[in-house]
This record gives sequence, C-alpha cells and structure tokens, in this order.
Amino acid sequence: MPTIYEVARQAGVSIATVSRVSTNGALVAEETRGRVLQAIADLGYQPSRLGRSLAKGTHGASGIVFPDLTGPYYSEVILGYEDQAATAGQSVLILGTHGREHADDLVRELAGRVDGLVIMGRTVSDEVVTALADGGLPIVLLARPPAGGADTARTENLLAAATLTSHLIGHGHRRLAFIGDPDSSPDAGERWAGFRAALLRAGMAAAPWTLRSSFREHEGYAAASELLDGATRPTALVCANDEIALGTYGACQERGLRIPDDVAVTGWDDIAIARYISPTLTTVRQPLRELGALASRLMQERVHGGRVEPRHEMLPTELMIRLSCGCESSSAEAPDKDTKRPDHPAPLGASEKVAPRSRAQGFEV
Amino acid sequence: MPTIYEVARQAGVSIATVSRVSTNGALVAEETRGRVLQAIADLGYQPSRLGRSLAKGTHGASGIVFPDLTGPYYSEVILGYEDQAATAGQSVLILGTHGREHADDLVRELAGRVDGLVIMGRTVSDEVVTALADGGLPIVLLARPPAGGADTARTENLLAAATLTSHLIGHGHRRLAFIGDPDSSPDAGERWAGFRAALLRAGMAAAPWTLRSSFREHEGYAAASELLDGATRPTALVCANDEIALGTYGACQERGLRIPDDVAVTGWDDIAIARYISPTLTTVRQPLRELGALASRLMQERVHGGRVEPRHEMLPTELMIRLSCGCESSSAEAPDKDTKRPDHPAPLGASEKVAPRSRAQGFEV
DNA sequence: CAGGGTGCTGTAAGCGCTTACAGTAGCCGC
DNA sequence: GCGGCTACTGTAAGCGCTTACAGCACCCTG
Repeated sequence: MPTIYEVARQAGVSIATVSRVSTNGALVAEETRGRVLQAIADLGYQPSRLGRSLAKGTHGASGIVFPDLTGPYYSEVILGYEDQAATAGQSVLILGTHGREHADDLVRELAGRVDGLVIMGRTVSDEVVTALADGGLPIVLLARPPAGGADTARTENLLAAATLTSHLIGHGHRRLAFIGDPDSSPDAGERWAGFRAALLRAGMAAAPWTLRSSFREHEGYAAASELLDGATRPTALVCANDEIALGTYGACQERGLRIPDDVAVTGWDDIAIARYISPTLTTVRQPLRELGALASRLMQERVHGGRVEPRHEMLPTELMIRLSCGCESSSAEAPDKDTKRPDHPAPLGASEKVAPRSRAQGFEV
Repeated sequence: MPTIYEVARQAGVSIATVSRVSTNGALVAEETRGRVLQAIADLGYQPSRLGRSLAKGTHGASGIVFPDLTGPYYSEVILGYEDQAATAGQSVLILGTHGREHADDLVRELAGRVDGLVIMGRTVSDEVVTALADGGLPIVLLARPPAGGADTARTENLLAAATLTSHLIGHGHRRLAFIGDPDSSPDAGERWAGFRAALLRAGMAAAPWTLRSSFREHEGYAAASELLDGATRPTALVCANDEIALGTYGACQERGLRIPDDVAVTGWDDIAIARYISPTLTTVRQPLRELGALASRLMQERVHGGRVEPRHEMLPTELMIRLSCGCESSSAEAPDKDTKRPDHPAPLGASEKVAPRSRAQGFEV
C-alpha cells in the first residue's frame, strides 16, 4: 500500500497538497491537481483510514450490539441499519453478545472503534451504557427504556396489544391467556400491559390464565401445554411473539385441539412462517428495517448534526389479521411479489395500523 | 477520553511504561506496574484503537461482505462468523452491497479498515478481489469459485443434489424438472449439475422440463406455473432453494394439485418454514453457522498464522427427507428443543449426510 | 576495584494522515 | 517601484500509540 509520501514524491509536491487533493478540500491549482490525481492513479493510492481517523479524531463508523442474530428480528434491524449507514458513508461494526459474561468488556472495546453505538435490548448493563454516554459517545437504544441520556427507538406495543386483545374479545372469547415474560424485556412488558388493559376494560381478569415463557418456541410449547391441560382451559392464547405461538400450535396439535375453533392463537413479529403455517397466524408486524434505519438516522444526527438532547422515537405497528384468531378470511396467501423485501410483503387480508402515543381508545395502563 | 500521556503524568512515569503495562508486555517493576494500573483505573483510561492500530499496522478487525441480509442464509453465516471472530478477539465490520453499482468502491473502502475480508457470493467483481488479494489482504470467498489466490469455503452441492434427485427417481418419478438458474451462482450451478448427473445416470433427459428462476419465491411461482400448465406436466420439481419451492407450493395450490401425490417438490437450505409448511418440505441443510465459523478460522490462519498458500474447504450438507418428496413419515414435527439454535434443530425424520469430495456413488459430471 | 551483566525506565522515532500557519510568486493600483 | 492583495504550496505540529535503543542503577564476577 503506497502512502501519501510516495504520491507526493511521484507528483513532485508536498504531502499537504496530496491531502488537499484527496480530500477534495481546499484550493489547488488545476494543473497541480491533475498531476497529483495522475500519481494517485498510477500508484493505486488509497488513503489510510487509520491515519485519517487519527488525525481527524473520528472513525467514520458506528457499531451495533445485539444479543444474538437468530431469527428475523435482529437481522432485519441490522440490515435496515447497515443499509442506511452505508448510504451515509458510514461503516458498521457488529457485536453479538451471545450471553457472554464479559459482554460489557467487548462493548467497551467496540466503543473505542466507533463514533457511536446502537444497543439492542438488554445486552449491555445500564452502568456501561451510562458510562459511555457520559463519555460523550452517541448511543441509540433499541427496544429498551431510556438510560443515560441516550436516544431510544422502539415500536408501539401497548396499543397494538390492547387492540389485538379486544379483537379476540370481539370474537367472543372470555378466557384469555397471555404467554410471555413481561419482565424479560420492555417490549414484552408493554404487550402484557396492553393485554391487561383490554381485559380490564372489558371487565375481565387475566392473571389466572397467564403463564411465563421466554421468547423461545419450546417454552411456549410448555406453557401452552400446561394451560391447555388445566381445569379451566383458556379459549384464546395471546403470545408475546410468534415463536411462542408456534409452540402453542404444537401443543394444540398434540391434544387434537383445532385452531381457531377450539382455541384462538395470536403472535407478535410477523415472522415469515406466520404466513405459511396452517392456520395462518394472526400477529403484529413491527417495521424492523425502518427501526434500524431510524436508529441510523438518530445516530447521524448526533454524530454529524451535533444534536445533544436525547430523542425518543416510536414506530407504529400493524395488526396482521389472519385465521388463527378466528377470522374467516378465505383469501389464499399469494406468493410474495415484493422482490426487495420478501419478509415484508404487502399486508395480506385485513390489517390495521396502530399509531404510537395515541390513547384514543381510552385504555388505561 | 484520557490519553496515555495523562496516565503517565498521573502515575509519574513515561508513556512507554504505561504502554508496557497496558499491553501486558515487557517487564515492569511490580511497584511501578501497580502505580500505573491505579492511574489507569482512576482515569478510566482505555487505549485508543486508532493510535494502537496505526503504530502496530494492524486493525484487529475483519470485514464480511454480503449482497443482502435477507433470509436466514446470510444472517446465519454472519452470525457464525461474528461469534468465532469475537471469540478470537477480532471485531467484525459488515457491508451489504444491496446491488449498489459502486459496490466495488465500498468494498475497497472497507478493505482499508480491516486485516482481512470475507466475501459472499458474487457481490464483488473478480477484478477487485484479485487486486485486493494481490495487495496482500487476506481474503476468504464464500459460495464462490476460487479467485486471486484467496481461500474459499463452500458447502457440498453436487453430490447432495444427485442423491436428492435419485431419491425422487426412486419414488418412481420420470419427469423431473429443475427450477433455478445454474448461472446465477456456483451453488445453483452445482445443484443443477448434480441433478443432471443423476438423471443421466438413470437414462433420462432433464432439459425439457427445466426452467430458470432466481432464488426468489415469486419467480419460483412463475416458473412452476408455466411448468404445471405445460403439455407434459413434470411430476417432480427440484428447486434450487426453499424459497423457490415455496413458490411452487403456491402454484400447486392454485391448480388444485396435491403435494406430493400429484407433484413432488424439494428445496434447498432448510429454512425454518420448511418444517412448518404443509406438507413439510424435503430439502438439503447447509451448515451455515459452521460455514461462517470456518471462514473466520481461515481468516485467522492468514492474519495471525501467517499462512499464505490458499485453502479450499468444503462442508458436508445433509438431506432432510420430509413429506413433500413422497415419503410417508407420519412423525409429527416436534417443537424445537434446542434453545441455542432454533434454526438448526436436530434432524427430524430421516436424514442423510452427504460428505464432500466423495464420488463413491459414481456420478460423473 | 574495573568490567560487564541484569533489570528497569525513559527518549524519541515513527505509523499516515490533516491542517494551522508560513511562505512565495504574480499581479494590481497608486 | 512598492505595498498589499490573491492564489497557491510547503513546513511542521500534532493525533495516540508502540518499540528500538539508550541510559542508569545495582549487583556480580574475576
């Protein structure tokens, strides 16, 4: 790799002039510029990021931290983020914590390589987040409550959950169960809160039929099994995400229970499988790529726009009404025509946008 | 962010000593070391990667280039890569080319930030690959034929495709069609070659019933539609990947054709949906995480091991025999118990490992 | 007691760039 | 003919670190 010195020698100028040319910056005589450009081309010179970054004190890169890349959730968000960042000329570093114990150290190390950090969920301790933010590093938190003056970006949960639950009540269900762990994440907590709010509004109690479950399929299966074998079987299962819902499908199948006739099921996330499984799964779609892109824009605002005061953004979600809730939509699921985003096809069947921050329906939480 | 100078002042030593302590390197008196450590802790000093990298001439990071993160394929490989790299203390930069025209420039830019590059598929021109490799940058190619002295890592296609095709012939099929574009990628080309080899071996011709299709569902749908409406309908569709197979499901459903009774279908990749769709999809699983991890190991060998001569690795694939090929396995798909890798459950139903480089079955290509 | 280790620490030269500042030349107006 | 522009280019000081080399005690050996 040739350095700026070789180019300077080759073109018969000083390194300052080469720098000026290669950064398209200050004024350089047309003739000199030509000579330098020629030398750069001849030598195949490419400025070293390291030298440049060191001199300018900026990395031109940001990092994104996620617990695991499993499932469409994280990869979609990362894709949206990467795309937006690349468009803005920024590089992206990724770090999966994978439940490692020294995740905080890895994040701190990563922090030294970037101009800003996006952190998804509860992968990093509040302590580290606050410390980094205090150190002046721009931070965007995804699906996580505000901390240390960082920006946050999330999707609407509460109202969507309430609307979904009301929808089930509208189908005549009176014994509804929630499967998920409200404490595991803010998202799950808000879905649970929305679920409860809808029940309370309809004069019902939720607790007796609610069971904890992680976001994993097999835990959803276990929870559903317990519920379905109980004395008073719930007739509708509101699951904290699609994978849990998938688990309940298995549990229902084992017991010869038909969905949605014997028990209605709903999920959350609208993973690809939701459209293919039988019956198709009523769920809530989150705009994951948009969430990633939003995070990138928030980051840019801080890194290049100089914004300091934190922003907290919320993106709307969308109810995807399919068959598992009891709706009778015989519309066959057509193959996906959207070549650019196979995981985000146009809504099939009925769908309902749920805007954030709207309390129009009067749910109290 | 405090620098090494502040720490040195605080501890009353020179920056060289601080450096020695913070790199755990050379000999430093126990007492001095303690004082420096204390100063580091007091100031919350974290060595600048930039300075360190500039001085050492190494980045401590590698990059991975992919066309798009859509679908489980790329995200799984990236996850495997990231995990392995993080374990080795390396950072990972990602770059999606998204069909951008100036992808080559982005890659060149990325190349300036890393010690090595992993490139998936045909995202980057051979020209750039060769140029970078010639420049001394370690490169690992994934699912792509060798170029410019770079390492390659891929999964077994040919034999698996031949075995799969033979399996269908064993079910009595005589009119088999291949849906996919052999020219779009080496993977697809090899699957096509294996398909043809199996047919030739059984004394059949393939061409009449073969139709081109990208890896997208809607193109698979279109191709299948055309085939199924043709004069001589094929009875078995060998699809280049699962998404194409999903498209054929839609086409069959529209025409009232039952799978596998009227037409058998197979896919490739074993995406999550394959186990949930009805009938469950017979397909071929690629060890995607392992592929990513392998790429990382190859990279390490070059970056730290100093290896120079290229290596070309191939990972075995696994036939996942389910119902869509005509097998009668009534084993219900149990929910996934593997909490760590939901997308890589233990094989369900029959499965057959296909080892690379084995020509034991005598397929000639 | 001189000479030569040994053990530790400091000095300073980079690594490749950006950029403030200082020149230098040519040109204008008076 | 000279001061003062303007337009350009060079000098050099960093950015934060690593590391070869030098220096300095101190101790040991002969």
